[in-house]
Amino acid sequence: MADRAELGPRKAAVLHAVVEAYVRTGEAVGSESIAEHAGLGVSSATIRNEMAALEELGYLGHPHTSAGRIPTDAGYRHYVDTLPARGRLRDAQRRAIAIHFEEAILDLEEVLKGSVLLLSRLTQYAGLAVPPGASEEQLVRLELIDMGPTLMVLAVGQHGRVDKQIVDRPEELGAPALAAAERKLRALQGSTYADSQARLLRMAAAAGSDEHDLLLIVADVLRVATRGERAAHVVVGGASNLADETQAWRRETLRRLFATLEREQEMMSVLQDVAADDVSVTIGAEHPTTAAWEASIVTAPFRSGDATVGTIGVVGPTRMDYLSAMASVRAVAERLSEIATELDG
Amino acid sequence: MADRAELGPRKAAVLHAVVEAYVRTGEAVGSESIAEHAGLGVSSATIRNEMAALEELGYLGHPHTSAGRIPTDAGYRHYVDTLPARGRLRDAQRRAIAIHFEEAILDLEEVLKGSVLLLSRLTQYAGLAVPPGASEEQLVRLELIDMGPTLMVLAVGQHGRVDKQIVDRPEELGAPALAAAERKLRALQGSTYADSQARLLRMAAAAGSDEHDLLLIVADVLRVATRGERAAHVVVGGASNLADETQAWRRETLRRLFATLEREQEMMSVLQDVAADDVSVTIGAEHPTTAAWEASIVTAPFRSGDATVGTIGVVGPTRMDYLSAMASVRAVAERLSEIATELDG
DNA sequence: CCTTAGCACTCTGACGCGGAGAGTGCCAGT
DNA sequence: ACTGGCACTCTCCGCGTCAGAGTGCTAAGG
Repeated sequence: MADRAELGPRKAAVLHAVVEAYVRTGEAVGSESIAEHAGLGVSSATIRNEMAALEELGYLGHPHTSAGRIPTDAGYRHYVDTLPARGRLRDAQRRAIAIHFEEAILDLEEVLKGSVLLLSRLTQYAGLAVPPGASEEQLVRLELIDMGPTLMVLAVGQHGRVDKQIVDRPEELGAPALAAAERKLRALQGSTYADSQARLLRMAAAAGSDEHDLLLIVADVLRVATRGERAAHVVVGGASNLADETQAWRRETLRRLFATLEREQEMMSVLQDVAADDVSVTIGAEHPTTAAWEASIVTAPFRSGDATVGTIGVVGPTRMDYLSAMASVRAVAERLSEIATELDG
Repeated sequence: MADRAELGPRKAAVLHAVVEAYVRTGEAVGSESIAEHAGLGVSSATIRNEMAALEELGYLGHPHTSAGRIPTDAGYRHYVDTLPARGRLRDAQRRAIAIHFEEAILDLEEVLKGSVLLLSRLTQYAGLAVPPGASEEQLVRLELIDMGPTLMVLAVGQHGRVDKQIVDRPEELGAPALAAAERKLRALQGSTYADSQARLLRMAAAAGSDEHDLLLIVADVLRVATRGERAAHVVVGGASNLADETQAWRRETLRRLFATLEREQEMMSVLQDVAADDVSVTIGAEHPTTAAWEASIVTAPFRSGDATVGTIGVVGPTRMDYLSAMASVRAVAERLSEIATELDG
């Protein structure tokens, strides 16, 4: 893999033109069309030489001897990394975003679901998001609810998250012990999930054996809410866009793609792998999971204040309109950051 | 559309054989293969005559002049309605079901998600379910939570359902008024969602104007939980099975199918339309929505005691192994009924 | 030394053709 | 009422052909 500094300006321009033409048409692009439309002022023969060099360097591929060129993953990567400008949204897109964020914001979870659908409509790919974990959120309720043979642990966060878990009732736990435990839990209301979890662990260590178990269970519910481990959910929306006729996926690839989107656990780990500070792009084989899909992921974190609280983005074919996808993802992530910051303020 | 009593026993047998062969192979089936394998003791010429008659009656179709026959929706319908016996599960399927329902049952919602996935694995189609509404469930908690500029209405049901909604705080509602309202709500704990809703409406009529609005909002949360209207969620699992290579769907049909599966609202109404007492089958154009998919739905209700509380089933191509799908859906619905009844008892 | 015109070459995709195979529909005979 | 026989009709497959697109190379020119 050649260092991209090696690419002269004309080679870069040719690569750029090939990527854009291929993304637009979906067909292998020949030297003639580049010479005519890219405005480089050189003949197709020169373009051919450049293309051959770009192929040698691994940026372009050849379906067969006498077809045009197609970008490789490395080609897309170079294209994305050297994009001269941030993409601009079309007016209709800008308006759609504005309208979407106009309505009163009550529940971040709901906003996120809506935003994922918005992104899928804006880009015609599938939208996805990882909602915030709870660690720095304040608990406004922490309850143990007696459900007969079982108990429900219920935690409500400051910004509207509700986590519940139903657990087996520890042996011999009578109503008085339950009430006593619940009093202790009420004392945690107002502190953050992370703090509460730590305090619960300390309280458990100091408590009698039946209360001990119970407090550990509650701590575990908070742990799950914090890190989103077991109940880890990734919000997916507009996946049907991926089945669109214009996407070149083979049936089997499409099946795998859908299957993975259904497995939240796996999606979560993919999204964590690709996380970055700003808009980030993962192309085809750059990640083992996306390689199996022949797909790319564009994501951006959204923040509350300075802290990253979640991730939102899209999945689409490697032959993706990266400029527009990145612009859409960036715009939506920015609005989400505003909302998250406001809700936290 | 001919009344199916008109079909003689041999025509029925031929139709039966055609459906089974077509479901198995996916290819149009000719008279010869039926004559050989169906054991009717007549020649292919006779089968041909019967097939021509069945086509005339609308049960079979013809991709082109000299291809074999393919069942129409009406053909499948007759086949399903005259199935002589209930399908038997294969041992592996029986075992998978047994294992799945072995673990301790804590949360019906979780069980339902698991059951949908189980069904999708058993049948290789997509599983789907409508979870129980709450109307006859008892409220164990009904709370108003102060979240600063907003309020959260939180309802917890006897069997572990949790419904929340964040609403704008009515103007001028101070902490004392909130506490007063919450005391009233506590009085509802122990009665059913349906009763509580009715009582709330009466209380609202009697209350002062600021409390009035608040109580109506709470009543509405219960209404939504009861009927599952807005937050209506349909559990879908294993949708990726539908993208399997062996399914003959065109790309566009597949896209529509996925798109509808994402729209919970619409799925809900489809499932309500096809609801029945026992296992029910909706084939292709029998329902406008499934017609657009060229798909069939097999569902069965599950009950708590005598009352139907939810629905579970599968969606697959019209060329579906109905016998096996019906057996799987029936078996899972029965186990769910046991669990629901037990949780209610 | 870089660029370009020219040209031979290669590969795909569309088209048409013909034969094999599958299956039908119908008729006449039992 | 059933069946054997048969002509007929389609599809599917392999084949050869042809046009078109695009390449790679070479030799000439700035």
